[in-house]
Amino acid sequence: MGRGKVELKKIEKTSNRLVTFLKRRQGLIKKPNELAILCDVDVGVIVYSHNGKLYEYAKPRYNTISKFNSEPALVETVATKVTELDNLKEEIAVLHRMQSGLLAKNLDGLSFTKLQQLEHMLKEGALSVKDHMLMGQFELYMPEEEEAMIEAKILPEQVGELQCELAMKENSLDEADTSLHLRLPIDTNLKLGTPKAGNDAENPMIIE
Amino acid sequence: MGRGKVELKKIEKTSNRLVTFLKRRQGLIKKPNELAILCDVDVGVIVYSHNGKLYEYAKPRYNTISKFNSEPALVETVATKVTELDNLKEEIAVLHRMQSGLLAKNLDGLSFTKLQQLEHMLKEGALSVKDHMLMGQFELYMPEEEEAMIEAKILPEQVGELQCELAMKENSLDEADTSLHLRLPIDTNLKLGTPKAGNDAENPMIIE
DNA sequence: ACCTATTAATAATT
DNA sequence: TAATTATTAATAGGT
Repeated sequence: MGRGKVELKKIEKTSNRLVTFLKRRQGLIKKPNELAILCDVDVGVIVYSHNGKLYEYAKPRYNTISKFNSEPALVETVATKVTELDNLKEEIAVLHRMQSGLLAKNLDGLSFTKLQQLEHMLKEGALSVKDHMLMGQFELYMPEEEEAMIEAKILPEQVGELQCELAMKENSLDEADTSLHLRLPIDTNLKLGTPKAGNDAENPMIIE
Repeated sequence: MGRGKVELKKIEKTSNRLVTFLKRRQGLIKKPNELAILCDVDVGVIVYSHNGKLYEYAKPRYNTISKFNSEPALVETVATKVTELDNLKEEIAVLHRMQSGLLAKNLDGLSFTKLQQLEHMLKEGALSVKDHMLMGQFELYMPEEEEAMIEAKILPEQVGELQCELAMKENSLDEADTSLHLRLPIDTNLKLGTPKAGNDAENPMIIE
C-alpha cells in the first residue's frame, strides 16, 4: 500500500525510516484494538523505538498485561526483576554456603575475612543461643560424671584430626600477622543443662 | 477494507467472529514483523484466543521479549516469577534471621528445634572453621599470659548476664526432658593462634 | 505535515 | 472450511 511496494529490509535513509516508523506504528497500535473489540479477545502490542521509547496497546483483561501497560518500559521492568532474582539467588547461595559449609566443611569458597567473620559469629552466636535458651528452659545442675560423658561425646574426631594437622605443620609456619585466635571460648564454669537423648548431635541444619 | 465498513463492536455471529479473528490475527502477526525489519526496532505482539491459545510475534532483540515468546502463556510466566521472588525472599529472611539473630540475639521467631539445630551447628561449625583455617595459616604456640588475656577478652558480658540469669532462675525449674546441653565444647588443649589486633571482635556479620 | 496513487487487508460472497 | 472479489484501510513517495 503506497506508491510502489517496499522491499522487506531495513530502510537505510534515516528520514524515510523515521517517517515510516511513525506511520506504521500508528497502524500497529490501532489494529489490535479493533481485533480485541470485534473478536472479544485479549491482545497486547509493544513497540520500542530505537531510542528506547515504548509504545504499546493492551486490552487489560489480564492483570499482567495491564501491569506492563502501566510500566514506563517493559524491558526495564523485567530486567529489574531478573536482576532482583539473580541477586537473591546469589545471596542465598552465600548464606547457604556459610551455613551448610559449617557442617559440610566446604569453606573453600569463602575468603579469609569471611572465615574470620564466621569465627566471630560462632563465638558470639554460641553465647547468644545459650543465653536465649536459658530464657526458656534449662537445668542448672548436672551430675559430674554425666557431664564428662557428654563432653566426650561432643569432642568429635575432628579434634584428633586437628591435633594431627598441628603435628604435621608444626615446623612450617610464619606470617603470624594474619593468624587468628581459634580457641573456642573457655569453659564458663556454668553447668547449664542435660542433653535430650540423641537430639543435638545428629540433626543437620535444615532450612524449612 | 472489505465490502462495507464494520462497526467497532463485538461481532455477535460466532462463525463470522471466528473467521474475522483468523484473518485479522494473521495480519496482526505479520505487520509488526515488517515494522521491525523496515525500521529496525523491537516489536512484540501477543494475542490470546478466547480458549486461551496464545499467538504472538516478537523480534527477539531483547531477551525479555524472546523469553515471553517461548512461554506458553505470559500470565503463567509472570506469576511464576513473582512466586519465585517471594520464595527467595522468604528463604533469605529465614537465613538472615538465623545468622543475624545469632549476633543480635533476636532468636524469638525460631522454634526450639531450630535453636537446638543452631546449637549443634555452632558446635560443629566451630570445629569445622577451626579445622579449615588451620589448613591455611596458624600459629601453634602462644605465650600462656597472652592466651589468658585473649580468653578474658572473649568472655563477654553475656557470661555475667548468664550467671545472673541462672541465679535468678535457680529455684524455678523443672521439665528437664526438653533441656539441652549448653556448654560449649571443652578446651581442646590446642593453642592455635594469636588474634590479629582488633579484627575478630568488632566486625558484625555482613553478607557482601 | 498533508496528499493521493497504490498496495495491502479483509468483509461479504461463492 | 477455502477461494474469490469488492471495498476499505494503510501507507510510500511526492508536495
